[in-house]
Amino acid sequence: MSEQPTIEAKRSTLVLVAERAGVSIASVSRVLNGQPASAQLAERVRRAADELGYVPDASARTLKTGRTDQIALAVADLGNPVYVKMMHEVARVAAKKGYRLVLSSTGSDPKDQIELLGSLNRGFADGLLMSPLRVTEELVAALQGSRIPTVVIGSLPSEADVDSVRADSVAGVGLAVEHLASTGRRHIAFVNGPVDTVPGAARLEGYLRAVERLGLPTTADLQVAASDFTYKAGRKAAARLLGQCSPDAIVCANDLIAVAVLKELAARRIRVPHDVAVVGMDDSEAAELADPALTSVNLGSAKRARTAAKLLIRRLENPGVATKTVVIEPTLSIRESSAAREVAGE
Amino acid sequence: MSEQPTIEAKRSTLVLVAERAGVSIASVSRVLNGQPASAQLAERVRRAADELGYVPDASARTLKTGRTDQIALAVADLGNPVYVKMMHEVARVAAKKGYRLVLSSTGSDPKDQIELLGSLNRGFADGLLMSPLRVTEELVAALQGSRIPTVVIGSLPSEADVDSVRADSVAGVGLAVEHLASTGRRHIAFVNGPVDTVPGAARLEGYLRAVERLGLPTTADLQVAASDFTYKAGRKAAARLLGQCSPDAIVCANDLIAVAVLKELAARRIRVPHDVAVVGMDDSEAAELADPALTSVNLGSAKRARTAAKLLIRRLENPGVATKTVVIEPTLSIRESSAAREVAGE
DNA sequence: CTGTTAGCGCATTCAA
DNA sequence: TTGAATGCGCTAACAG
Repeated sequence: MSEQPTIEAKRSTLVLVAERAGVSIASVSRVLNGQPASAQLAERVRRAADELGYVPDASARTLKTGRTDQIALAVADLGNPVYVKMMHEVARVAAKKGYRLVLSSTGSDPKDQIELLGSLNRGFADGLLMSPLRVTEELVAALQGSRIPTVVIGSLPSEADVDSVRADSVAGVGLAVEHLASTGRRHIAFVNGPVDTVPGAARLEGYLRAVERLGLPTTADLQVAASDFTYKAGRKAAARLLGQCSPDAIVCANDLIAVAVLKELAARRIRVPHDVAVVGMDDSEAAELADPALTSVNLGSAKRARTAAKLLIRRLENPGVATKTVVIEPTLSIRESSAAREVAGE
Repeated sequence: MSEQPTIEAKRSTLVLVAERAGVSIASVSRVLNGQPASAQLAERVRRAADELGYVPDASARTLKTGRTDQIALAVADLGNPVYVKMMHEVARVAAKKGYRLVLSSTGSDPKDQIELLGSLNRGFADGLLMSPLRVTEELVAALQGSRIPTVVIGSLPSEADVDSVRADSVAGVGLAVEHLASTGRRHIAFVNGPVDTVPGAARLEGYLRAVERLGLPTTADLQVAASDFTYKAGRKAAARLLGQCSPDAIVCANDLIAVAVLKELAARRIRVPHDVAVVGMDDSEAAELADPALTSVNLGSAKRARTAAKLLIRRLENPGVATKTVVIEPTLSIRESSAAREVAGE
């Protein structure tokens, strides 16, 4: 009826194409996979395949070759724009290299990740990308022993023999603190996420190191930890912080928390950046959209994701290569929320 | 070494399990699929499988049964939080029903969708969920002729015989306009997205109908269309709008555009909601996080996604059922940005 | 209740 | 260069 291929009552197979072309199925397979064949035969095969609208069957090919052309991405928190961006980048790289992306949502519990690793043995994906919030010994062991190649986006114990790509978030928080100090802020508070997570621990370390290095006050009342890397948890933490101290700058463990801090400040009629400067982390779109626009530490999430995807594909194409750890250096995107006091004000 | 299953040098297969258990592979298959077997045999099989860390192979099973346990989701714009939320919901429903989610990013061009439909013939997924921005006759034809079940999230021509779930965005815009009118706004402007998209067209229609129904002015200078449903495009459109008229309320085609409008208003020192009320659509997290918090039309994106996923799974489990179109009714989430003038002010 | 066997659609080895 | 035949791991039909 349309200009579609002639016959397509049923999915066509190699056999049908072979019959129509009057050749063997082996020849069809070869031609369609670009292996040498006489021009004449190739032409016949291609025409037949075309006419039948032939499309090779993924599972049959997988069963035979062991390759699925799928890579799995395990993301703990789709509510966090950072992970969404990462997913986006991974999808792009994967598609370009001919892989489909299968999404495997897991909780933040390492058990989930380990279980996922096990289910991967079903062979529904050739490789796995994951970004665990919490890392236990068991998880590292499972990662090392995994039959399917895995690349971790995030920090791992240095002895772990696993491909990984991580941000230097200690340095990242350092950038933020130094920036604030250099624009005259002295009482720099820190709203962290959960300290029992890998990023939470690293960011706290970065904060403490930087504040100490610069000789700034580092009392306990300047520090709070949100129960989660979310807006909601951030809002509560912000309220707690502002109830117990009066900082002139606040560094936040991510942009969602920073936006929450902005909101809480606005609710208390504390002006940003005039009274308090605020810096977020991740440099997500939320930072740009915030009012005032949020200065944020760019931890290279997009680049990390792309790098990790490429690392994984590299290993898939070349299983023998030595494991590799890539560290992405942070940069600072300066916006209104941390403008120096002198130029601020209403 | 660890408490892992004993032997796992290689992926184990039915044959290995059968040997170890001293039974036939058919029995192993049956036991593992919960079919009747003597308690004793079942026990032997299960132990052997356990000891070998047996996991059934997905592609082999697929080749045999024709089921992949995967559903594909085609999303045009991962930059839009609405689609992210939908993905999230779909992932949840799919996982609960035992399906994996494979992400198939496409452009907004219907050709992409049609091509995707074709590639689905590879059999890498049992069904498809898609949310096309633009719908052509060709796409509808491809949808109808598709060999794999597809559910559309969005509007389709009424004669299309395809499962779909859509929002009543005409009514949705109506809610927004009525709300604004009822709080005393008279010059209600509209910042749309591209009019050549399905949602763009529907939202414009909703705006025009509502404004007319209420006897409000509906001059051309009160209407602009952003080139895209993005913040950036929204910002430009907002600037254009405010250059050509002075509304006391602005309805926006989505939250990203609404946030852009808020920003543009702030830049011009126009107060919200005192001078101008703003309403967005989608009721995404961005609406809550905006400053002031954004009144937004909830088009039920989460519910649409869940419903669509369930519809698809229903069809997968029961291919014969008649196609169905579900319409989700909109609601309004009222926040600061549209507070009545009397209570507003500084 | 259990075992034997035949393919699912394909890539690939071995012969010709 | 091409064709015939094998088997990837599994489920299901059939036999016993």
